[in-house]
Amino acid sequence: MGINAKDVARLAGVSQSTVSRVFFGGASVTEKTRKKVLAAAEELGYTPNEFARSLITNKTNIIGLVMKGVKNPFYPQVLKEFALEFKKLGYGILFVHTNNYEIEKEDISMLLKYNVAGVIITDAALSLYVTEDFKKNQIPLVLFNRKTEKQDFYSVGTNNMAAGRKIAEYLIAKGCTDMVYISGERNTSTSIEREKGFFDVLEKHQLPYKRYDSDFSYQGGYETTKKVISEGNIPSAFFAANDIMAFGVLDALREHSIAVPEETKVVGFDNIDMANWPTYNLTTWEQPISDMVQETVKYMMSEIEEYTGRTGKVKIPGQLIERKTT
Amino acid sequence: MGINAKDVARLAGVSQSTVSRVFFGGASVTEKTRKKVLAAAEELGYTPNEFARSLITNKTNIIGLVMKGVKNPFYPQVLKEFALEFKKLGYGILFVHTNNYEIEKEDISMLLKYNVAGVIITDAALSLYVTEDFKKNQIPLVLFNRKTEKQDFYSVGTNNMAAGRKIAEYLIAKGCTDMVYISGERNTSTSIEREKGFFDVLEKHQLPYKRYDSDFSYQGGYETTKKVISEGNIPSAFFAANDIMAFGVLDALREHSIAVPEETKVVGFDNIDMANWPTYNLTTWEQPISDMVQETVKYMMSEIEEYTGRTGKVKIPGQLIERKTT
DNA sequence: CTGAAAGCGCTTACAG
DNA sequence: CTGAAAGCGCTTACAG
Repeated sequence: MGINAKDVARLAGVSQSTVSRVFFGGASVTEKTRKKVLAAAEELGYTPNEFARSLITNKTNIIGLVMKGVKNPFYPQVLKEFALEFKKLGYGILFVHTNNYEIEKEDISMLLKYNVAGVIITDAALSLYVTEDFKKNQIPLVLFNRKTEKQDFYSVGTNNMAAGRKIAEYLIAKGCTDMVYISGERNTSTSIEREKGFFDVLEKHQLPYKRYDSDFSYQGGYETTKKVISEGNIPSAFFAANDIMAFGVLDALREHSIAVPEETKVVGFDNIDMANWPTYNLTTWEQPISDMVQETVKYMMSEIEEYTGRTGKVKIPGQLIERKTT
Repeated sequence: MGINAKDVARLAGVSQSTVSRVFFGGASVTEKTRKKVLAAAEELGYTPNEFARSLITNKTNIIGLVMKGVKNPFYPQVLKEFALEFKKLGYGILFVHTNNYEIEKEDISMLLKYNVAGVIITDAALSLYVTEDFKKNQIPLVLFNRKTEKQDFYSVGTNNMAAGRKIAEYLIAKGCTDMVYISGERNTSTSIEREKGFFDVLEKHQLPYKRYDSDFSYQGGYETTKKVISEGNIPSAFFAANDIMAFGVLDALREHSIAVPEETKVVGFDNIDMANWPTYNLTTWEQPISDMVQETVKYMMSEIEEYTGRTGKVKIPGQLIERKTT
C-alpha cells in the first residue's frame, strides 16, 4: 500500500540507508546517486514516513495551536500567519479548538500524544496541570496575546497598558470628558491591561469614567451600548476592548441616530481588516500581528533547537490608526 | 519520554506484549494481570507512544484540513465545526493554509508525511497529481463546498444551482426586472453553479441580466458596485456570490445614497453571522454548515473504517433567509 | 560515499 | 491467557 524507502531503494538500485540519507539532509551522498534516488522517489510518489522518523529522532515538525474565539477575525488572521510562517520552516499546525474558557484535558493529551514540538496558546486560559505536563516533556510553550499572573511563561503580546494610556490621551486631546470602557471577558489580561492604562490617565486628569463588562463579541458591544443609551446619558467617547465590539457599539449608535464622531466617539482595538470598511471606518489601535508572530516563531525555534524553558513577557508596540469615528 | 512498555513490563513482572495488550484494548487479559500492569504504568507515568503505534497500525488520528480564504468568516466557522466534531471522535486537525489558488506541493507532502487519516479540502483548488497521491495512499478525500468537473471525488456542498434558481424566482416575485450577478473567482464551482441557476430562470422569463466578475472578497463587491454605479443604470437587484461581497455591495450603495431595498435589492449567499448584524441585515441563502460538516465526517469515518474510494456529490439543501435588503 | 545491521516502541500473528 | 518473536519504516553508528 504505502510506498516506503525500500521500494525506492530497489527501483534506484541502492540500499535503503542511502535513500534515507537523501531524504534526511546533512548526510553526504554523491550527486549522481541523489538524482537516481530522487527520480525513483518521484516515480513512486514516495514521502518519508514521519512517524518512523519521529520514533527515532523523538522530534516532530508539528506545532500545536490552541484557539477559542474564531469568531473574532483577529484570530483566523493569527492562525493564517502562523501557518504560513511555520510552513516556511517545514512545520505543520495541529489546530485545537477549545470551546470552554479553559483548555480541556483531552486537548492537552492530543498535543502530548503526538509529541508536538511546541505549543502556542492564543485566547484560551490554561491551568496549572497543563503547564506541568508541557514542562515535564520539555515542550516549549508561548502565550500569544495573553498573560497570566500566577505562572511564568513566555508570552508575546502588544503593550496593552501603554496603548490604553495613549488612547485616553488622544481622546482627551479631542475634547472628550466622560468616557466608557467596554471590557472583554473580565479575566483576560488584554482587557484588564487596556482598561488599566486607559483609566490611569483619566484618573490623573480627574475625568469621570465608567466600565461596562462585556465579552469581546459583536453582540456584547451592541447590547452594552443599548444599555448605556437606555441609561440616558451618552458619554463623549466609547473605548471598546476590541474592534468587533466597537462595531457593535457603532451599529447601536447608528440605530439610535447618534452621530459619530459628532455626538460621541468610538475607538476599538486590533485593527482587523473590517475596521477599514467604509461602513465602520473605525479609529483603533493596531496590533502588529506579523511582528508578534515573528517573535513567537523565533522563540519557538530557539527552544526547539535547545530547550531552556526560559520565560519572559515580550511586548511589541502597536500604533493608533486614526479614522472617522473620532 | 523515557518510560516505555518494557519498563512497565519489568516492574509488573509480565511480558512487554502483555503491557501492550492492556493498553491497546480488545485483547483478553486476566483482570489480575491487567491490574498489575496498570499499577506499574501508573507508578512510572507511562503513556503509549503514538508514533510506534501508528507505525504498525498505519493509522493516525489526524485529519488534514486545507483552507485558503480565512478572511471570509464562513471558513473559520467551518474550521471550528470540523475541529469540534472530530475532537469528539478522538481526531485532531492538521491545519494547512494555502495562499495560492492551487494547493502547493509542500502542503500535500506535509499531509502525506504525517499519514493523515483523511483530507478535507475547502476553498482551494486541486490538480491531478494531488488526487493521485492521495488515492495511491488510500487516503480518503472530501471536497467541502467545492467540486471539480474533471475528476471524481466525494464532494459535500449545498445545492447551489437550485439556490440560484430560487433566488431568481424570489426576486422576480418581488418585482425585480433587470439584475446583476457578482461572481466569485470565475473558476470556482460554487460561483458558477449559483450563477447558472440564477440566469437560467431569468432567461426563461426573458429578463435582462449582467454578470460582473469578482473574487469573493469584500473589496471585490465594493469596487464592482462602484463600477456598476459609475456606468449609470442601477439594476433592480444585485445577487452576490457570497455574503462578504454583498456587504461590499451594500456599503458602496450606502455611500452613493442608493436606498436598499427601495431603489435596489441585494441578496448574498452563506448566511454568515454578520449577515444578521443590524448594519447589514442581509437577505441571503443559508448554507447549512453543521449538516454539511456532519455529512463530511460521516463519509470520512466510514472510509477510514474501510477504504472504498467511492465518489459522489452530496448536496445539502439550504434555505432563503429573508431580511431587510429585499 | 555506501551498505548491512541494530534498534526506536509498539502491535500482532503464532505457539504453548 | 500469555510469551517470544517478527516486523512497521525509518535513522544512525559501524565497517568497508
